[in-house]
Amino acid sequence: MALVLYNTLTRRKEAFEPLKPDHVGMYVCGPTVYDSAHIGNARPVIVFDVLYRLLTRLYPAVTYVRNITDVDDKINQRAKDLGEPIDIITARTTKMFHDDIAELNVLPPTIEPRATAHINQMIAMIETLIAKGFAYEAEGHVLFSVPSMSDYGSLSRRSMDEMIAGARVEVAPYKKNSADFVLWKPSTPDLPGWDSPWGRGRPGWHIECSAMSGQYLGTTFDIHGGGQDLVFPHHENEIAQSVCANGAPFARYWLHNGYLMVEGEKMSKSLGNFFTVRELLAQAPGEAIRLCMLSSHYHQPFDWTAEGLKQARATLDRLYTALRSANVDAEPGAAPIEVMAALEDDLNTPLAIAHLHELATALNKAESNADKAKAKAALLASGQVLGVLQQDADAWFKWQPDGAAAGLSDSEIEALIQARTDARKAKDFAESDRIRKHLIDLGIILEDFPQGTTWKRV
RNA sequence: GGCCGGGUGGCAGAGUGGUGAUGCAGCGGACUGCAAAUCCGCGUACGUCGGUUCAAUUCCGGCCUCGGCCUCCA
Repeated sequence: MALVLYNTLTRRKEAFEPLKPDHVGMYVCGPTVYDSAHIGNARPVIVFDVLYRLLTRLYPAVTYVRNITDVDDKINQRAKDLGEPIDIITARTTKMFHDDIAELNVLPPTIEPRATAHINQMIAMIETLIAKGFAYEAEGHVLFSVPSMSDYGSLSRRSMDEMIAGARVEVAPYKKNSADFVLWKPSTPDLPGWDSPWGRGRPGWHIECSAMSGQYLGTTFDIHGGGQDLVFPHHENEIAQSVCANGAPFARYWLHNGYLMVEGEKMSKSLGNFFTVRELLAQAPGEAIRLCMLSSHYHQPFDWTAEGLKQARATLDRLYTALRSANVDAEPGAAPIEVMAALEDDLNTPLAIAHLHELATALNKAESNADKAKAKAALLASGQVLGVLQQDADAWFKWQPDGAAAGLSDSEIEALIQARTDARKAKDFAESDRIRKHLIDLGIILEDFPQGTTWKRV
């Protein structure tokens, strides 16, 4: 089995062959740090985290770059609205982002470059583009000249005519062509700015990714990922900048995750159907949010629903139940072939999850300790590739939201269970059922096993 | 208008030119003091109309329908 990926460039699945057979390079567009991460931001972070985990199992070395965009007009606006310094906002939002996605079991990328630390590289790239005739200066701006690139639009499959016809905004007077886009723009004294050959200014939106991917992965690299909404204009423009500046191909495989909907409707602030990761973490464990996201194929639109989240929790309940019931030690080794095969087929996470269920059934049916250990190891290893099932099962079942209107403490629950066990031994089933009913009313479900009684919060 | 994706059983959601997805829900059974969990069994699913084929949910075409993008957006 070999890795196959759907490449937006060719609109088909292709066998993945890295430039260097022993070292894969991947770049994924990270967040603009002006506001809390929402589930739409979380999807690519989770999806490409799975791809990263998969790649590290298939290749000796993987460099995964995910940037932080900390210079942007949305950030400037936020600073103005809040009356706070920009660096305070970006530092705080970055910290929140890291905290949130850690709850989602997302591994840190190899390198997480910040845009503001790479202004010099951006300026150098812009100078090259001007020198090569792909960009021009106008009224303190530097613009990329779209007509100067013959095959502009190849990723999003748009022609120049379409883009001109489709222009919805007023074209800035300094643009030679309405499709031209900004590489550098002037800053007023109240805005962040850096000295440049074109005066004090700040970079346009797209140039940072070209500059940083080039620095850390080289001019031509393997995989570039992001949300489908970035295909045009962001990724199209990244390609234009990098290809024209470097005179070399840019990313070889382009991967895009589908859009996120909420309860069947497009997620948007005006509809109010907008969840931040933090809000969801108050409702469900991060692991359930993660599994929920992975329960449909990354390329499909994903409909986020309360029911879906509930099902993801139920799935993890089932899997952790199997792990908890198997009283054997097991060290996860390599993930089973069928799970790897599913993931290697363009990251078919729903199929991989189906295999998780089959592994759990096998574990539940295993009788000898050897069989149990084997099945448990397979399930744990599979969970590892997907980034789930890595915590202690008891911890999973005891989860409750932070600052939950504190119900019974763990020790109070265990005391009641002991009382019930004593009643059962005395055949006082009226009393034991009364205790069980009492706990159910408090959201605690008991399960009796030969080895003893376990409990879980619902 | 241009360009993209979709329409699978009650629900979610893979996949395939010809027997099984998987899970949840439901029904029956085993187990249990009773439950829960677990195991076993149970479902005339592939928008529509045509075409190709020995055979189509799967390939091709028309139609209906849903959603997205077209320089704010993961």
